[in-house]
Amino acid sequence: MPTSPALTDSTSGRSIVSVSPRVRFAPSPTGALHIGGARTAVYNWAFARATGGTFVLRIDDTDPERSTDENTAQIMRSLRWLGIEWDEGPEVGGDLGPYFQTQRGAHYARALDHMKASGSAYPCFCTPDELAAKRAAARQSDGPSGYDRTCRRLDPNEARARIDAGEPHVWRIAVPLDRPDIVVDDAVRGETAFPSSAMDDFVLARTDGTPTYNFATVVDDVGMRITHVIRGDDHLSNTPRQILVFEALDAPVPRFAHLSMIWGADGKKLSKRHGATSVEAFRDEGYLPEALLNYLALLGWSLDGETTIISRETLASQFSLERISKNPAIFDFDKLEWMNGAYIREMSADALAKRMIPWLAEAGLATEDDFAARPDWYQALVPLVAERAKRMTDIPAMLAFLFGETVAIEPTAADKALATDDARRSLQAALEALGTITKWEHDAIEQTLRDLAVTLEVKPKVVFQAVRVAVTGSTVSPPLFESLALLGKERTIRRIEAAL
RNA sequence: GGCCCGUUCGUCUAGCGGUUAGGACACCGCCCUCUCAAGGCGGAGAUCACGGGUUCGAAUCCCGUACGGGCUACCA
Repeated sequence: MPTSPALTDSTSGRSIVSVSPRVRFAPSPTGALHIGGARTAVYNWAFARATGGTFVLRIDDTDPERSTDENTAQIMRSLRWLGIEWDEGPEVGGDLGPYFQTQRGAHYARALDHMKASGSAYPCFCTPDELAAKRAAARQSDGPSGYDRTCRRLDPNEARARIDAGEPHVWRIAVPLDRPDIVVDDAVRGETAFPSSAMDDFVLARTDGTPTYNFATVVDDVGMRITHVIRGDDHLSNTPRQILVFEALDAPVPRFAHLSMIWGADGKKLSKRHGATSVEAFRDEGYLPEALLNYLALLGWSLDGETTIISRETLASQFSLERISKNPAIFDFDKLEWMNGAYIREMSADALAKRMIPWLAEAGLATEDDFAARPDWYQALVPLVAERAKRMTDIPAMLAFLFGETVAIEPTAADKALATDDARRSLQAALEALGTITKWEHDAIEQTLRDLAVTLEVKPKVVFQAVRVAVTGSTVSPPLFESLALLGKERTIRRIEAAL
């Protein structure tokens, strides 16, 4: 039997000596890490960091049908992308492993032996068909449904004989008959009581010997000395069952914190219909990990009710269970996008330049080699997009006109800004005036074009828009003079010629 | 059916017996301005799900109701 390092009060089972918290994130590798799981991971991680505790990653891969190594790899990749590092778990090791449930069979067997010996587990020979019939019958009557404990009344000798004879059986927990309400001490919801009479003798070990979720998770939480279980709301109703297992194992019951679900805009469970749901999908759509982390942290938790931009460091030092909210949250893509833009704006030119290269490369505009050859030019690009981009995926389109010799002019843009006489005069004059500039830089370009407008007696806007459309192909672009400076004199001139 | 949980602007939230119910996103207006943004200023938007209590006083405490959600598997 694994034991806890904490001294525990023999009556309450509560720790009476404070130990540093140990929390775990235990995803099932049956799919990609989605937004709900990621938020659970963030909270566990932040809590561990803020309390000086330990964050354990455990892979709950007991479902052989749906669990895959690729999913496990993707989950770990997603966590690391978010900047969430685990202190114990796959690839980093730890003293209380293994950290895959499929490798912990010996632990489950030992725990089950302990329960058999103490009489808190008993074999059940009822067949699936019989159980289905019992369930159907129970549903007709009013009382609580659940297993009717037929095999619990079996004579122990008979049970042993049937096991020896090789009869298929599962092992069920023997729920104490006279137990008072099971009270879940939840950091988010307070104390909630469940009548123990509503707990049926659920299965601990299947016919094939493998543990069920409610059993395995408790054995592991005990074995890994987990002090705080922070997980989704959907587990709240299972918690009293698990508490029964903790007690049967003579182990201290951890503190719980159940997080409400995350919904889509229609109040339904978040699904692909609502857009991206996996962490990698958000990554691919141009969201920054620090922005997603911040947004996720705020989806059900608040620092002070005022602050919205919260750094990783602040989160890791200020996070607390007390400030988790009880209500389900609807995922607001608009707010995430705003937040992502805020992070893009805050980034240093050097950092953003480096980070936008892969996106430019993917769009076929830039290459790592080109970046290495002229980093200054790329850094100068940053101010053009930093204030405008909401996601990294916005950037290539904003800068595309700076790459390549020519540019295709949008027909509607041409109609709007090039079709008038004033526009054509402006463009013609700009061509000549710009050609005379010897020092091709922002101020000179601006002065030249402004003077031009005065000379032609047209509004500066007319000149600017005409040049903008001729050079960038669109009525919407980054600031004009910076753009021309970065584009270079030759290409600017050629494009104006082409537009005339 | 049984057992649990939840309900404050459209959305995320603050609030933990006495507040003009605060902030953020989104929205609207003005300013700035070479377009688009960003930024600044301002606005609209919440009878705190509903009904009863308790209290001098309730968004805050208690009890119901309604509506959502979860669990009730040899799934996690």
